[in-house]
Amino acid sequence: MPQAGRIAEQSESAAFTPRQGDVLACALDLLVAGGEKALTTAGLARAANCSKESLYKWFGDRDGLLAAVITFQASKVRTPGNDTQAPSAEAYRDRLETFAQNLLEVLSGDVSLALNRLAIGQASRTEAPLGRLLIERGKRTVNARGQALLETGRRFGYLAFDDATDAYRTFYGLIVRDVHLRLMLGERLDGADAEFDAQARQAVEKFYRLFGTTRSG
Amino acid sequence: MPQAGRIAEQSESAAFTPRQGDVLACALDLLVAGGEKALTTAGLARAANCSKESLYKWFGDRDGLLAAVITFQASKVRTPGNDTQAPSAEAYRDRLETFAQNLLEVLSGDVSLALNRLAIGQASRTEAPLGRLLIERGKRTVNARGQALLETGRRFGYLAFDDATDAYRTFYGLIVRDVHLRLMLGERLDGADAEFDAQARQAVEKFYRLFGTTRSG
DNA sequence: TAGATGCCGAACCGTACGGTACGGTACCGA
DNA sequence: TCGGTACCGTACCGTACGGTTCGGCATCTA
Repeated sequence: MPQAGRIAEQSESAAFTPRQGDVLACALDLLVAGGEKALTTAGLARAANCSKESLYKWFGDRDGLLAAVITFQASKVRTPGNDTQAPSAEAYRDRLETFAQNLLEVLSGDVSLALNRLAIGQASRTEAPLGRLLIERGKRTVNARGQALLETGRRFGYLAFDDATDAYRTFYGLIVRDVHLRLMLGERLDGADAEFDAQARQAVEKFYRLFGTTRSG
Repeated sequence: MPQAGRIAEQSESAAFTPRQGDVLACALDLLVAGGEKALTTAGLARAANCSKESLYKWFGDRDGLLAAVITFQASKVRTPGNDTQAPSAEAYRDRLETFAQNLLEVLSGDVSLALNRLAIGQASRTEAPLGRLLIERGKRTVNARGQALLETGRRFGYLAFDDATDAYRTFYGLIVRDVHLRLMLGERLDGADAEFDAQARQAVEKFYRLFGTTRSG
């Protein structure tokens, strides 16, 4: 019944049966291990012990399969609910540092790197529907969460800025710098770059110097 | 005589005949237009009015061709010499803004995007020699130039920092933020994001608040 | 027990591409 | 004038992959 295949449809109702989930997880493994070229229909069928016929029935064609992999992975991330309680200055700063550290951990994860590489590789042609999908499903939610976090800080007087989007972009830049690009190019992190907690602390420190108030301590 | 093909050798002596340069420029066009998949040996031979036999003689195999494209493009960038004259505070700040603007312009250029996409696509497998090459040939020189610029600022008392590399990374983060990634994913810049001069000014402004001295005005 | 459904596995087809071989041509030095 | 070199254009080969088809099996339902 899923049929799917059309990306627009998949972005709305994305329910996969357990069996399909297993296959998609397997596809993700292949993708992580060897990039897009390593994800062939025959290879996936062999690795997942399923038939190519089922792949085409479920996902339509190869592009549909790729889109399904992305939405499948995105469906596994849950965004924590917004909070209304007033955190202390220290607690709030901790929240920022945790967010920063999480961001670094996520971006440096194998799965994230593989999917970003996939979307970027497709971005050259065909108006880049996969890139859109990845932005929509993954990046947007993270950004929204970060932005909400900053707005919480402003509401309680710890931060001062006019445009939350702009402030968040600066925060992002301070945290990520060129680390994401270097990882995508295949570089391995070493030394201080690999210590995400320290990097997160320093990024928050700088961010406070730009947007912190006296109340923020 | 070129023969090449082995990437290691190419990264040392990269002299291309004019004819080879024409062909590589043509390859670059194909790459920009349609991504890696659009750069086929037959297609390049047709577009460049040369024979496949020549391609294989000159570049060894397709990977050698890709590497040659990267080194060819990198050979066209010239890094301005280091200066010893003391610039005024205003002039130095201008230099930083110009650097920032140039960085944004370069990163958003079609050629840069195409080559980065290419290297990232290859980064999944084979220890990513192309990614290394791109970092070595392109990124490194830009970084060195930026870092030298910051050290100039420190020498003349406009900036204060311990680690120049670290300071430069922060500068980079403030300038680029997530713009590069969004471009690579196929997004088009609009509104304020597309005004590189304003973005550059704001980035330098923030950077001065983090690393500027009283002398820097 | 009989038909239907869903799926596996394997064989198959068409095409596109990397890489090679070869005939033909223009130029260059002896 | 002649051999050599470099190159173009094309035809060719092998393979890998996307996509289709089909036979067979297992499970479910009447």
